[in-house]
Amino acid sequence: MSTVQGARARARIEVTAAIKDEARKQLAADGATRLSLRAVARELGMVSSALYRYFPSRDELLTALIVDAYDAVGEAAEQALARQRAAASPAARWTAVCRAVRAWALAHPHEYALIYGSPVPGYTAPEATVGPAARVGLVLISIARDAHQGKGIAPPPLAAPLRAEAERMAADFAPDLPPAVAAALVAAWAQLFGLVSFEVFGQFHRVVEDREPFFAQAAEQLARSVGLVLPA
Amino acid sequence: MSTVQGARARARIEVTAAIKDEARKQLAADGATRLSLRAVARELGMVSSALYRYFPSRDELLTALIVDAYDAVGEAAEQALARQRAAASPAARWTAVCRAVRAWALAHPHEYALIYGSPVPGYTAPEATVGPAARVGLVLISIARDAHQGKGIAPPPLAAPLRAEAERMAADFAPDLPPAVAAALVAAWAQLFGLVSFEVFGQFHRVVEDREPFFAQAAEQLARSVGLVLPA
DNA sequence: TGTACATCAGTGAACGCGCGTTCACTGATGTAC
DNA sequence: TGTACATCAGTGAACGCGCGTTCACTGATGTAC
Repeated sequence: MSTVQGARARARIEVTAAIKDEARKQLAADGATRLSLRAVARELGMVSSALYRYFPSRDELLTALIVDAYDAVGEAAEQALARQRAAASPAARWTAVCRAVRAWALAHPHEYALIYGSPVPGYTAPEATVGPAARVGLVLISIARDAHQGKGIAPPPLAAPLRAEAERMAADFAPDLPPAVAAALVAAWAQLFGLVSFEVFGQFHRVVEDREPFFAQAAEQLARSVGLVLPA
Repeated sequence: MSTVQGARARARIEVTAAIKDEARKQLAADGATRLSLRAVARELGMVSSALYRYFPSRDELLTALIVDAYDAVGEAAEQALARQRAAASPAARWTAVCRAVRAWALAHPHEYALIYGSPVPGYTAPEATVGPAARVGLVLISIARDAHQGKGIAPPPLAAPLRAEAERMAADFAPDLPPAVAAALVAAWAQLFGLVSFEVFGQFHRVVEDREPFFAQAAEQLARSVGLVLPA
C-alpha cells in the first residue's frame, strides 16, 4: 500500500474502469437486462472468467454502474447549481438544476433507465446506492433552504391529512423548512423525473415536439409549487 | 364465421386468454424481460411450439400484454370519472382519476412497469399501442374540457417561448381549450406518472411513508396547475 | 543485490441451463356435397 | 345422413445460440529476508 502505486495496482484501476466503460457501452446499445459479462469480456479481448478478478458477479457490476449513474446525475445537478451566480433567484437556480438533470438523462438514456426506469428483475439495490441516489433531491432541498433563509418562501397549502407526514418529512431531511415545503419538494422531485422519464422513454412522441420550452415552463411551475416564486 | 361459435373458435379464444393470463402471472413474478414463451407453455402443460398457433412470436405476445395493460389502466381512469356525481367539482374528478391510476398501478406493478417503465430493449411498440396508450390522457383532457364549458378554468401563465408549441398542442388534441391549459395538461399528465412511478418503483422507500394523503395532496396540486381550482 | 516464496491476473475448458423458432407429423374438428 | 376432404391444434425432436459461474492451471509481478 503506497501512494505511488505499483504497476499491478495501476493496472487494476485501469482494467476496472475499462470494464465499466465497456459495460456502459453495452448498456447504451441493448439496455440493462441484456448486459452480459461474456459480451463485455469478449469486447475487451479477455476471457469471460477473467472478469471475476474484478467483479464477483454480474450483479456487482450492475451495482457499480448504478452507483456511477446516480453519482453522475447528482454531480450534474450540483454543478448546475454551482454555476449559478450568487444573485440568481431561487426559481432560476431551480430551473437550472432541472435542466441539468434533463440534459444528463437525454445524453445517457440507458444509464437513466437503469436508475429511474423499471427495477431490474431479480436485482435488489444494496445500501451502497442509497447515498448517491439522494444527491439530486438534496440539491433541490438546498435551493429551497437558501430561499427560505433569504427573501423567504411561500409555503403551498397543506391539507390536514398530510400534516403529520409533512412534519415527519421535514424533521427527517429538511428540519429548517416549513413542513408544507418539505412535502411539496418531495412531490416536485418525483414530478421532475416524471417529465424527464416521459421524454426519455418516448411517451412524448407525437405529443410534445418543441421540448425545450415545454420543459422550461414545467420546471418553472414546479418551482412555483414548492413556493420558490413569491407572489407579486 | 357464425355468431354461435363452434367448439374450435371457442377453444381458441379460451386458450389465447389462458396464455395471456399465464404470461401476466410471469410478468408479475419476474418482469417483462424474463417473460419466456417456453415457461408460459410449460406452465400451461403445452409444448412450447404450440404457442405459435396463437402468437407468431414472443414480441407479438408482449404487444398483446402492453395493449391490455394500457386498456386496463385507461378503463380504470374512465370508470373513476364515470363514478363521479354530476355535481362533483372538476378538481374532485381530477383527483379521483389520479387515484384510480395510482391504485391500478399499485395493484399491477409489473404491468405498470411494462408500459411506463424503461422500454423493453429490442422491442419497438407497434402502432396498435398508440390508441390504448392515449386513454388516460384523454380522460384528463375531458375533465378540463368540462370545466371549461362549465364554471370556467383559470389558465396558468404561459411563457412566450412556449406559445407556438402550446397552440399546436391545443389544436392537435384539445381544440376547445386555451393553449396554456393544453400545455399544462400534458405536463400534469407526465407528472402524475412521475408520482406513481416513484411509488411503484420504490424511490419513495424511506422517503414517503404515509402515501395516500401525500398522493392526494400532489394530485390536488396538479389540478391547480392546469387551472381546475378557481381562485377564491 | 539476490533469492525464495506469496500474490494475483488471466487462460481455457467445462458444467448445466434456458431460450426462440422451425419442421414434419398425428389426429381431431369442421365443411361441402 | 353420410362420406371425402380441408383445416387446424397440438406434438416431439431438433437447430443453434448465449449465458453465469467454477476450477485447475500458468506465468508474471511484488515482497521479505
